[in-house]
Order: sequence, then structure tokens, then C-alpha cells
Amino acid sequence: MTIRTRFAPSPTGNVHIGNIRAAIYNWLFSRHGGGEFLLRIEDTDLERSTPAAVKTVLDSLAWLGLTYDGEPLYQSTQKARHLEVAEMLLSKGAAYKEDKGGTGKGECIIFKMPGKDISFHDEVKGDLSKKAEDLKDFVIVRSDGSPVFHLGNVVDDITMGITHVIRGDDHVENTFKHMAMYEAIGAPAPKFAHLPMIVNAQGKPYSKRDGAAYVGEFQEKGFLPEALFNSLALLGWSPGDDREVMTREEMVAAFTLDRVRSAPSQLDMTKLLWMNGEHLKRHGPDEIVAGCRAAMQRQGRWRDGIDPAYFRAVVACMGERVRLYGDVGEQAAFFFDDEFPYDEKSVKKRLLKEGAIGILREELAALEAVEPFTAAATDAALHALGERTGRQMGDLVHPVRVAVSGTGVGPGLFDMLATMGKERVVRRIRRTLSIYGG
RNA sequence: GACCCCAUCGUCUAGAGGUCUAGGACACCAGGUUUUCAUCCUGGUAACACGGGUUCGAUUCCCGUUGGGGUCGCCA
Repeated sequence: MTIRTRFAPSPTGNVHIGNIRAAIYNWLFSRHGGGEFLLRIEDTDLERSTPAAVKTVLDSLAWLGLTYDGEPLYQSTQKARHLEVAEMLLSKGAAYKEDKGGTGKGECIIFKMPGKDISFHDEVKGDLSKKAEDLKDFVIVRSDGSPVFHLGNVVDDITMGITHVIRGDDHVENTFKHMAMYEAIGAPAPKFAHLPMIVNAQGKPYSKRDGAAYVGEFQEKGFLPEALFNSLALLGWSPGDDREVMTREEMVAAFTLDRVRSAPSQLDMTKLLWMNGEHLKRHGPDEIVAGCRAAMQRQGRWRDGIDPAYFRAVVACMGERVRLYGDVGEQAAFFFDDEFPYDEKSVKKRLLKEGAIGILREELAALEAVEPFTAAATDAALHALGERTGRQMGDLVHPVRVAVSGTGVGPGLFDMLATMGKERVVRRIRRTLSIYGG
């Protein structure tokens, strides 16, 4: 039997990382086994399941490269089938009608638990069982005639021929109900695997207030999809050796359900950032430039006047300091704006220091004479100035750095100067001198 | 509360009775490289929740305790 898994989100406008991790595991598992990965949109809540919400799901899957087979099945189209099964259950005596709780809203259809203990083998948690007295009958069709989650979920999985249901831990209790339904319907039950939750530092389910919790947020921040994919895959699963930074293909090859842990785990942003940097190293300059530009546009920092060649040079100059696409916009904004702000501490430490302004004037003169304005040439010019005046390089480098960037941290000074070009450097040093030169 | 599940460094994990003086990664600390920061290199700190068993021998198996989580809807 070929493996067939599915991802069955209910579109709410956001795709939670716990949810997408389930999708990743389903995808990895089916691809590893040469099977299929299907998509079902559980859009029965018409209020929330707007086209935009559905698009969010589709976009998140596409961004992460979670390709699905065939067309997505929209659960709302299956209502007749669900009700048909409910009627069948009714006629079999496996379900009954009742005005539950005497609401007066009319009768709903309730599934009757078989009155026996139910157990199943979970592919990650092992054998699970529940006593008959702990299992209660439950509604499968509301009094308004609409099918409830349990009914739709089970019927659709049967319709789609799902062989493995890999889902969140919060569904284990449901699985006992679902097992009973498969039996009553007379369909073979799929295998189940329940994934531990992603929790926060307090051990509670990871939510928006713990940081980015939705796929879209990671995308906006400029994370690489393969880095998020890799990190999420490693949250609860490991290949068994010491590999961590892996490609999609490597993960597909190594993925098995028996290597999935059953204990909840925390998402460590710092490690995610590191992971992102590792994956970034595998990208070519063109991709990185494009990614950084897109991030700057999202940040609202991009301006049409920015010269593409200059932008490219800046990204190259930032080099491995870029761990996130958004870093260029946040840490290298001064490259693009001559009116950059000055960091007070750096100014105090480097420019307002005894003699610093005088040094800066000498440096300006020296730099103006450099031609061509390369990193090596500016380096040589300042070295020469240092030797001539008996000053340490540190005393020469820092004032210039602050004068052209406003901050004390950044790429190597000479690379930075060469990237900016003589004209810009001179202009900036003059501006600084006019502000702090007295 | 009832039922179910979980428990190795701060975090993610390896470990499926002796190979464990418990390995790796991130983070952290120290040193080196460097004009700053980052990178990079070297080294270091740091864990089997507790108590009983089983066994010649338990991180590994069993039971209990403690702690944590999940579920108890005409939500999904």
C-alpha cells in the first residue's frame, strides 16, 4: 500500500508553526516513503474561512516548498457525503438522534461509543488505550444539520485514502473517538502519529506572545524558508547522527517516524538565527541581494533612488554579518542615507575625544588624495598618516568609522570606505566635521 | 477533579543494560585572529528530576513520587 498523508488545516488567516511542523512531518514522511502528500482545507467555518485565509495557507506551504499532490480538497464540498455517512451510522444503530441538553434547538445526531475499551498503536507514542467508561458519546451532526469536525475529519480521510495521520498531540483524545468511528463505518483505520507540542519557556503551548508564531512572521523577518523548515523538522526529530544543517533532500532520506520524540520542545530563536545563517552561506550573492532588497521593501526602508550596483556592493560588504535578510535594512541603513543618525556613545568615545577632530581633518585630507579609492589604497593612506604622525591605527580608524556611518560597529572600515566611494566618504566626513568640529 | 501523555547540559538533542569519566549543536565563559562588531580557530563551564525495585551491572527495564503538558464543546 502506498503511503498517503495529508495536511488538513482550517484556514484562520494564520498558520501556526506547530501546525506547519505537522505539515512538514507529513510531507517528509510521504516523500521518504515515495508516497503522496495531500491537502485538505477544512473550511467549514465559513466566518473565518475567507479566500484570504485560504490563500495564507497556500502561500505558507508554497514558501516552505511543501508541495502537495493533486488538487486540494475543500471540506465544505463534502457535506453531503458527511451527512450520508451519518445517516448510515444512524441506520446501523451506531448513532442516535437527541435534543442534547434539551436546548429546544432540535435534534442532533450523536455517535454512540461501542461500550468497550479502545486502543491503538501510535507511531510515536506507542500503545495507547482508554477504558470504555472514560469514553463518551459525542455529536457528529449539529441540530442545524451541519457536520461536526470528527465526522468530516474521519469521512474525508477515508475518502482521500489517507494511510497515515500525523497530527498534533492535542488530537490524541480525539483518536479514540475516531477509531470507534472507523470501526462503525467499516473502514480500515489509518496509522496515527501524534506530535509533541511546541512550547514556550514556561512549558505552555507556543503562542504569538512568545515571539513569532506564524509562518508569515518568519517570512516577513527575512528568514530563509529552508532554515525554518530545517529548524522545525529538528524540533522533535533528529536523523540519529550529529547532522543538523540539512537540505530538504537529506531530511527526506533520513526521516522516519520512530525517530520522532514524544516530549514537547521549545523553539530557540537564537538557534533558528544561527541555522538561518548557515543556510544563507549556501546561497549565491544574487539570491542574497534579492532577499535583502525584498526585506528592506517590507521594512519600508527601500527607496527608489538606491543604485542597484551600490546596493549589491553594500550587501557584499556586510558579508557574513547578514544572518537575516532584514539585517541589511536594520544594520546597514547608514549606507543609503547621508543624513544617518549618530550614535551618542560612539560620538562621545571616538569624536569628542581629545584631538579626535584634528585627526579627522588630517584623515579627510589624506583620503581626498587617494586615487583609485580602493580598500587597499585607503588602508595604505591611513597607515602612512599613522607613521608620519606617530599614531596608532586604532586612533585613526575609529573617528573615520563614526564620521561616515554614525556608529561604532560595522564591516571592516576600508571595505566600507571603498564600498561607499570617495565622494560619499568625503561628503560625510565634512558633514560630521561641520556638526562636531566646533 | 477525572482520564491520558511526558521527563538527559539553560535550549534542541544522541543514547534502545556494560562501549557513559554521558556525545553533538545553539547559547554562555576564556584565549587567539581582527581597527569595531560579526565571522573564524582553540579551550572550558554545564544534564541522566527523586525514591524504590529487577539485574553481576542501570541514563537505558518495572513501580511509585514530584514536576510539566494535553483532553474533558452542537470549536477545530
